[in-house]
Amino acid sequence: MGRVAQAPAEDVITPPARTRARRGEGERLRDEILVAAARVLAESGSEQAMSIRAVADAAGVTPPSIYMHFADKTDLVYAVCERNFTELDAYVESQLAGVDDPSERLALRGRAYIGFGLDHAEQYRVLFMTTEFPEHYTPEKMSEMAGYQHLVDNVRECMHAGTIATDDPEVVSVGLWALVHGITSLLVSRPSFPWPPVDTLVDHVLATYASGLSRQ
Amino acid sequence: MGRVAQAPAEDVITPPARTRARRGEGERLRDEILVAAARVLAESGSEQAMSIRAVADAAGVTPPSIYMHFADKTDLVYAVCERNFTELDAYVESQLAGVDDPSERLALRGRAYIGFGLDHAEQYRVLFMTTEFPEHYTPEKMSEMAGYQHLVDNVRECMHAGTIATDDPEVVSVGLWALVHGITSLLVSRPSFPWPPVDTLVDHVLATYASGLSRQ
DNA sequence: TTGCTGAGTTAACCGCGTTAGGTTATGACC
DNA sequence: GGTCATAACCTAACGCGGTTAACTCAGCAA
Repeated sequence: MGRVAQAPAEDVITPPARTRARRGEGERLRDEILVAAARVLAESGSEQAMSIRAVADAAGVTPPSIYMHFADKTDLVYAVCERNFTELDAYVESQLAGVDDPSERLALRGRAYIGFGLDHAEQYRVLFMTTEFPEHYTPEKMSEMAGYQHLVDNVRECMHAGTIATDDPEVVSVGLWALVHGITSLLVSRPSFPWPPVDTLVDHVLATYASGLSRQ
Repeated sequence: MGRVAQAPAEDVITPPARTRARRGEGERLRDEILVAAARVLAESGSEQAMSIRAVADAAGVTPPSIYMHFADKTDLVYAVCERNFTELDAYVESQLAGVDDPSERLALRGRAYIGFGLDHAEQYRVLFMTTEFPEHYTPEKMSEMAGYQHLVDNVRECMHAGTIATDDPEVVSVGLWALVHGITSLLVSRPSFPWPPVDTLVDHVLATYASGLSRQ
């Protein structure tokens, strides 16, 4: 690396900008990495392009430092996606505010789920359309993130109200989940396919399924 | 990897075994690569593990040779998956043999689609649950592979028979596709989730949806 | 026999995830 | 105020991955 004469302030050198954390504040870096990783993921739009090295750069840190807080890349990717997806359930619930009719709530729930998924496409892909995932990403965590329990509760309300005739809330809930996931998933993975307008599709599918559920 | 004393003929060296193709027979290698790649994919079970180098080894060839027939890795992966998936449509149709009732055919179609997807999980993932795909993998190709046109025809039959009340075959077909894809996709990506028994789930979902379709 | 070209190979580039082992600054303790 | 353990990093490297440039070599036409 020949050193050349140069204007002094030039590449001297974007010094990490980051100041080393004080004792006991090591966790600070974890957050900074997560923020940086989220930015890289959003900008690149692909899990692959979100490389450890790119994230390290964005965080003003060297690659090995990342391994102080994340076991491996999968772990980091999932941490980022989970972080953004803590909002999913909350967002869905927020869309139901003021609506009391269980069936109406169910429909709104589906629409909100799909909307959120499309708005966070790559994260949705990582969380729900991928095969390799870290050990700590358990089925419980997955269903919790998807707001599965709230869905089951809603289904039960519909059963009591008589708008769902089947008597197995689990099967009904999984079926509903599969339905909205199917739409979200297809749209996420093949955005260029000539799908019908999303709203039309969603309305039709949800209405059809609801109608089917209402009568055994 | 310590080398152990062994019978001489062991690693000497499985010489390529392959004889160079004659002039004009270059295409031969393409097939051999596809076969080898399919084997590697089946054995490793993951697109990632199916590396160019592993495929080249399995084909008795050096890595660069692969680029004579495939633009890049994505291209190869898709070629392998498409090859195996030429059977999808044919398989689904074969499951309908002897069944005339359109509604019954529709249900069988769904079951067959899901079954095939689960039997070729990683390929299904690549073809329908991935974001990066080669240019030549057009929407037309995708829908053709999924037997979409046959589905639309089937839906039309149901409309004429009066078992589907909606009048837009495209929307209905896409909805049905999303439904079966949703089930397949969830099962493929999260096989360890405590899903209800597949048959129960599929039967319930298809019956429910069919019932919904039958009445506007 | 020459020369062209198709069918491969060798060697290398660069980026990636990951690890072993070094460095530096902080702060508790004497 | 000096010592020193250790938390919080960094440097250097490994091995693997996709990919490419450039070479070799066999087959064939003239």
